[in-house]
Amino acid sequence: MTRQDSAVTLAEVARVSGVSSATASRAINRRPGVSAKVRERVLAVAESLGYQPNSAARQLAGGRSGTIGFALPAVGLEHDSYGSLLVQGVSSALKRRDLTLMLWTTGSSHESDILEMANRHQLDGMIIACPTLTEPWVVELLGDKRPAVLLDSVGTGLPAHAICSGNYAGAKAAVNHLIEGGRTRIAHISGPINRNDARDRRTAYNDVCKANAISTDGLTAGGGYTRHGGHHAMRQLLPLNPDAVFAADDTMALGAIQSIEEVGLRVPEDIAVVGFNDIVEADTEQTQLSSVNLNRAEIAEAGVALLERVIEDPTMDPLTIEIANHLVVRDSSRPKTSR
Amino acid sequence: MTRQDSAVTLAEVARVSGVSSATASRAINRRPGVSAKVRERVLAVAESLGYQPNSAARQLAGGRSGTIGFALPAVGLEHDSYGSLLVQGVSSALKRRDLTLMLWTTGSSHESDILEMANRHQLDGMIIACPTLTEPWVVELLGDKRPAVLLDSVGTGLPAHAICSGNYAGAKAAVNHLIEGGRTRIAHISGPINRNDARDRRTAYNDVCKANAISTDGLTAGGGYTRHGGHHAMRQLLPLNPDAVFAADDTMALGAIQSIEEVGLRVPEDIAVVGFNDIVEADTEQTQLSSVNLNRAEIAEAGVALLERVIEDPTMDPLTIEIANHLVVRDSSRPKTSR
DNA sequence: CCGTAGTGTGCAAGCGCTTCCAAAAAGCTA
DNA sequence: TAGCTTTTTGGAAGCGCTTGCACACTACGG
Repeated sequence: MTRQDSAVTLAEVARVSGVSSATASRAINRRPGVSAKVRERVLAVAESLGYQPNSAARQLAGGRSGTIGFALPAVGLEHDSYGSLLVQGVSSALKRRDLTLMLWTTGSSHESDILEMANRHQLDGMIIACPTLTEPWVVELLGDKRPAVLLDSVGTGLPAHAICSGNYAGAKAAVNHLIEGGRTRIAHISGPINRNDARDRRTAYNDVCKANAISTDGLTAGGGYTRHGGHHAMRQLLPLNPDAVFAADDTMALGAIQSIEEVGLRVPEDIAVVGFNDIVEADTEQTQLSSVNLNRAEIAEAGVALLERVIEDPTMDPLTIEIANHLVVRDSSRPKTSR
Repeated sequence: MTRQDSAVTLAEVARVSGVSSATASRAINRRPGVSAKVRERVLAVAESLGYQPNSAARQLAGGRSGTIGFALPAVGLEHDSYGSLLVQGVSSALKRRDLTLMLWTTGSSHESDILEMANRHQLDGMIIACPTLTEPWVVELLGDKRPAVLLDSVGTGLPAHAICSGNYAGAKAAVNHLIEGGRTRIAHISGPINRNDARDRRTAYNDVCKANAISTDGLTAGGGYTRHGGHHAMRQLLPLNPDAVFAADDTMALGAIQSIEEVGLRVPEDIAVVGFNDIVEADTEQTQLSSVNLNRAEIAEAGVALLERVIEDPTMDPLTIEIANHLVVRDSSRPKTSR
């Protein structure tokens, strides 16, 4: 409760410890060249004095800011949980590393400010989540010398470090699962097609169907990643008599299920449904929706970890890491034959 | 594309402009004591050189960081759009003022780090969104001398600056509207009752009913702010024959509607429904849900504006600003008599 | 034409920290 | 124990900016 005036400086700690501030600095930053005994003492003093390094001074002198920027489209925060979980994941991944998060939402025009800000604050690195295809500001940001990692934005064609969430692989698994369940007429409800994830999932759907000689003609409808979009898309698809649907997103899948049941058909007996994202609502008493579980927390963690490596060695060759996801099979995609 | 090395310093600008760095600093910060002519010249030079003030140096010398912290429970980011819209709003409100956002999600244990961080980074102020009742870290943060504004967290009982979103007033309007529509047996589906907003809405419901001599006995059920929670709650309430439901949240309201329709009743003919938040899905072809529109963007903007005032004058008396919201009447609460 | 306000400007002292460099201490080997 | 290397420490120079203070200059009224 007693809050010291935060005015405890390194010099203070050094004085009390009976060493120079140079030594104190080294001790506190756990740099080599300090005897263990002295280090212990300094650390103890710092602790007892409630010393808080002044990050501005540290940055000014040292060059690194201990802060990383996170650019995220504002839309991502409106949409169900796309960005939210990412923000949360990145936030805690950074906290764990004692780094600080500076957040910018993009989409409200002037994103070039971001680069300006990154310079102003000498950010150690940037994490960029841009689900839509290559935007000018992303290109600009990547062109900058500042270490950067793309999250879930593969397909930019740029030589950048990236974490991708296996949209293609996950969708492939989902569709394969439907086929293995004996389904032969598989429809797809796709997301906004200017988004990388939506695009990848659709591509996977097409590829798998083609590989299995299953027609996809006219069996795709857009659902815009919303429940009602899914509902509407399904209504369009129903006349084509699909026996399965792969929705690019759980929200749409739930809408689709509603649509299916409204016309008196049953899930999964008549139509099997698989979604994507494995949101909370996918697993409830009323609905048991099969879905591809995407671990956003893990993606965020991997992104931060990768960024750390890039900061360490900025000359590193562009690296793309794919985070494995897994299909969670629930009742909505029970095989046709079984039971 | 040509990115200068960001190494343009104030001294550089001063040299080129033919003035001292003191004058350059004053000119750039638009401080008094610089002739208009010189100021113009300096600004022009700064512009042409692409000068970016180094925020660390500025902070170290000047004291203020130009950065404000935003503490937000991680749960808020999972839940539909509670925190997301707030983050977005705060983010752009700050951007507009050329301030920077430092974000911390809380809930992942050690929140006392926040205070530590606030000191480390010498944040100019804090915005705190904590929908649950007084948490220790919030109290600690408010006890600190740093300017702080509470968002949507009224009820802490602490003498703090706060923006509140009129949960009580909005809920009151909603219930009154139902009564005016001729409803006499009004149920309530409440949110997590450890949350301020949920609590306020429930209180308003009780108060209005009491004021109108309408019974509330057993007519309240918790829905946890989820669709299925709402569905489940409604199922419990149906045997009590309500002719209206006020749900503390649209998501729950949608679940409730589903529940109502499942047993063959109709909205609004048999049961009128009003939600809260006015989420996107409230207004679609299939569902026309009456709801209380809560302008998160405005709340965020007001919060930042208030914080700015507090930063200006830290001795200011605790001020609570209520952001007005309004009931959006749609089909789901059409009066009993009409049509 | 001089004294006195004012107004613009520059000097220089930091802000709190890191780090280069040199000096001191300690640990070796012969 | 001398002579060398290695480890530990301190001195001090900044990092880029703001700001208190002194100084120069202009503009007055007397």
